[in-house]
Amino acid sequence: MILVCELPLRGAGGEPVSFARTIHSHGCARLAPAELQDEPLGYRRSFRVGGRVVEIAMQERDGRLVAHAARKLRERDAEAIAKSIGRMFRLDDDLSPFYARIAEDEPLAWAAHGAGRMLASPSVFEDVIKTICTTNCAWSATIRMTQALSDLGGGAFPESEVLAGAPDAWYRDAARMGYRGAYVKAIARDVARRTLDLEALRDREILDAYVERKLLELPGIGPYGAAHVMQLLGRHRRLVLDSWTRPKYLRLTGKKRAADSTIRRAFARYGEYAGLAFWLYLTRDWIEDE
DNA sequence: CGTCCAGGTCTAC
DNA sequence: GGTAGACCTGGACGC
Repeated sequence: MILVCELPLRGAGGEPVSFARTIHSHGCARLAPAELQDEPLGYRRSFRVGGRVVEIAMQERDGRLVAHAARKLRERDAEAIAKSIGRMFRLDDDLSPFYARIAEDEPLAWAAHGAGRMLASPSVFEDVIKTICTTNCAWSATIRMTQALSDLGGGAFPESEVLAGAPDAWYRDAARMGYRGAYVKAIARDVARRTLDLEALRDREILDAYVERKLLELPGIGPYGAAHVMQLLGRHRRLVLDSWTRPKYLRLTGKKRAADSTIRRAFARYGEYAGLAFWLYLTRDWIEDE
């Protein structure tokens, strides 16, 4: 294996990043079994660089994230992959204010040293499309759709042009996306035409309200999808409320029922990190060590 | 077999 | 601004 890059596991505020406690459910791991499998030793995912698909293995070593490939890459491609990995682990995000906030917080203090990073996709486009593939269907369907997307892309997530050019029959018969197909194709078409720039939503100068509005304008993206994608953009205020998080919240709290507004109020004290606090609260049992 | 529903959204009132 | 009904798909049920 050839070393591709080595990144310090530190956030933008110098805070530690726990490789093991990175939340690999949203957006990537569970949504792309062929592209990224969670393994005891690390993550594995295919990237497209220079028109080719390269599988990269990511591991933690001495507090650093090391990425390896089967063969040597061009300098330019290795840099592109390093950039993508930085985006996946959100290393440009500063979670130190959040850690300071939860340091003395009984339910979340355990997360104050490196947990809470939400594994994202290399592109916002990919996160948006995959999020649509989680809506109103079972996980098995989501897995099927993302597997088909990966196949279409030759082993990595397809570029917008490819997705925009895929025939309706592919959406119907291969991906079996149902009514979601038209939404996905419309978004891919606009991105390919450059009339829609989803990657621009990474700009930290933009207000949450604007990002949310742009996401809600997308076909197939509603309150759940917008909240989900915003988490992956490092905008952690919104709670992801869906048919998985609601019952999980009830189970953990022992409540019989709770309106969305009640759940939001329960996490309002975390301010701009309310959504992240909610997600950590719900996924604590995913993290094996303490 | 029919019905329900899963990590929702859109449209029409 | 709030709320029914429809919507692709397919796996889990009940009958």
